[in-house]
Amino acid sequence: MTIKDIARLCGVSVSTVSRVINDRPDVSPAVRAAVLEAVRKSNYIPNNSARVLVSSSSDAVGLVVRGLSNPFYSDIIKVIGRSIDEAGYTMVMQQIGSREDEIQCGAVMEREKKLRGIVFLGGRSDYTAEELRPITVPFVCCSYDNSFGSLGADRLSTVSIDDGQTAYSAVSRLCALGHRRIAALVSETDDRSISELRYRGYLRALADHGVEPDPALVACAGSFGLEDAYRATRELVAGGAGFSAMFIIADAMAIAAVKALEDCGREVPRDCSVIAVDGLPLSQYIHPTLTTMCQPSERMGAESVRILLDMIEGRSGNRRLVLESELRGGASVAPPRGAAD
Amino acid sequence: MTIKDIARLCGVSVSTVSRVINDRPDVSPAVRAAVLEAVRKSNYIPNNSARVLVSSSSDAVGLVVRGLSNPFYSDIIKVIGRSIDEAGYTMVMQQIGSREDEIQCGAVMEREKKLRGIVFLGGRSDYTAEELRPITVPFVCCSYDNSFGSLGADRLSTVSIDDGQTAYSAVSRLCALGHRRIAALVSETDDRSISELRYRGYLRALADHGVEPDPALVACAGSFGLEDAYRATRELVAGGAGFSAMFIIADAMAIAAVKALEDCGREVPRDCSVIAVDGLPLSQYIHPTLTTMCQPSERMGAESVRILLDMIEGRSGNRRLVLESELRGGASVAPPRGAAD
DNA sequence: AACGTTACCGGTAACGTTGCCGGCAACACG
DNA sequence: CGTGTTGCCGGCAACGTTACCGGTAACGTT
Repeated sequence: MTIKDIARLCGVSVSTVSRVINDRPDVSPAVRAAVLEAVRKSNYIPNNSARVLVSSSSDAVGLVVRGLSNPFYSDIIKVIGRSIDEAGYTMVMQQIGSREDEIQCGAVMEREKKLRGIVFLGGRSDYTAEELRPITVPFVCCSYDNSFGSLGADRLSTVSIDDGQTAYSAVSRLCALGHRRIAALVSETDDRSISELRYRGYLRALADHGVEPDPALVACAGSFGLEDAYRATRELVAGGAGFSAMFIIADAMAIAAVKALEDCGREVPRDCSVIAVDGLPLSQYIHPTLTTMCQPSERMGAESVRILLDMIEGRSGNRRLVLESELRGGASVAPPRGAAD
Repeated sequence: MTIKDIARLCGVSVSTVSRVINDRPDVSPAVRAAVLEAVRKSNYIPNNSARVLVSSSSDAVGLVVRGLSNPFYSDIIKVIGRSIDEAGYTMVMQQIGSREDEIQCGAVMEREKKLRGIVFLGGRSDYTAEELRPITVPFVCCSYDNSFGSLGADRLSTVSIDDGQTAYSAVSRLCALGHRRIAALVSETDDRSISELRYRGYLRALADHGVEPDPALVACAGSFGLEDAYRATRELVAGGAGFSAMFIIADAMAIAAVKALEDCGREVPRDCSVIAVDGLPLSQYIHPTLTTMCQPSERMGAESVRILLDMIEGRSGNRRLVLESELRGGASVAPPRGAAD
């Protein structure tokens, strides 16, 4: 079934059929109806390749995700997929490992698959204009917070919470309860990662509450994985530097950390409070329920796609959107033992 | 940069360039090297749309996943994505809701995106030849167990554990410890769902151990979601029918169920043992660690793609692969209280 | 009455690639 | 020497669609 068959069926030219299909003017209502009817009952589907070939622009939108294993991304991907689909585009997902460069990956995909736009999920949080050069289509960085500066800002679109401020709020909460020895569990030491952003918020909160930061209280897991977080926490405890609370950059890591603490004989929150960032639905169902800073994951996904499509379809330029995070109280935080009430 | 430009650059015809690019014979080594060199340093990428148009077969493989929220699928999707990618194909993911039909969805995708093959993940476990008619490309059902019969079996490929047997093993384990009042938490009552398969395994185990099944002990959550599982479990407890153990068809549901039990004042495993199916990495990190039947998720994903590609590339016909599941002991199972040791 | 305007429609050249056919050497065989 | 056979290469049509140009009829406008 091709456009030519439909044309023959209706006794019109292929041009006219093309016009009808693409909702263009210059077609009489009668002919339009007839063509539409023929299309319907022969369930003809336009050949996308031919369209792309002649117009040299496809309906594909790329999703480059770093760290698919992070459960926080599941919800976002779900919403992104659905949004892209509803808008009539096709999602092409690509996952990359920790050692690959997302910009490079995006650039290759853009050319190979003729992408109209790209959503980058997870990973680094800032790029220079030079780094962005290989990307020529609109793109949006989801769950990024480019607060390091405005490098490449004239092309960058971001949707995220304020990672630094969110971490600051979490740690401040611990300080307000009287905690002074607050450990941090981070993932990488990469200079521009989300981990780093949240770590800086942690440091700032300590400073504002007059607490001297102690390098011995910072554990680096190397990834967002459960195993690494578990091991890093055990090492932290074994290190001997005392602490009464932990700030953890991700819920998943916090779940592993809680187990590590308990395996070391420390009960949460009696012996050690735990606060994290993400707000996974799951973290309300574990014991103890996790106190965590909730990210509006669904909104993040939806807004990312909205901004991207606005750019693709020329409705607007690049934008930066910072959404609110919100404390969800759980049972994993308490005042330090022996705190004077 | 088109194939014509490369041809001009090398002083050969487009046909020859096409032959080189597609690794076909009838090209002298000298010319081949020259073309390859020109391709390399002009970093030319063949126009996929033109290729697809003329050969009417793309490099796209569809992934139709039902219930993306199920964390068990995360790992599988990760492996599937990577495998498809490594084989030089492109993955196009589509998620469907509980009320949509995956076959219909696959059929539409197949035509719109010119798919070479489809991986169906999650959902129903059996189709008739008639239902399969709209699908004309090779496909494989991952995490399905078509044990209801061999409807459409001449076209069906499946990769899964033996769901019935796995559930049977889990429940038998509870019976062996002395449990007689064993509740079940399932998701849907759909006649051909995975939930149903596991439920039948549960019934069979009860029968083989001389335990009379009690309909009051079967809770239906309606989905794999945490909320539904939590609510269903609370209702089960509120129902008043006593039980000393629960069999739960998915780890994620079990996590919610454990919380529900504890919120009702029942400690796991002291007052109620819990055993589940899936083997999420996460379930080793919660308290109590979950006793569960592990599915080899990575292998399932990898084998699904392998079988699919074998069919696409004509190396073999449809196949059925049943992988072993394996009990992972946790702290959520114990003998019933007052059991005579 | 002549001319411009509008509404509608058809023909055709592209888009970049591959498949098929044919051609031209060089070589082997009888 | 004639007749295949093989290795290598170029020309050309086709894939299905859209953009562009041109054409016709009907309807105003001066």
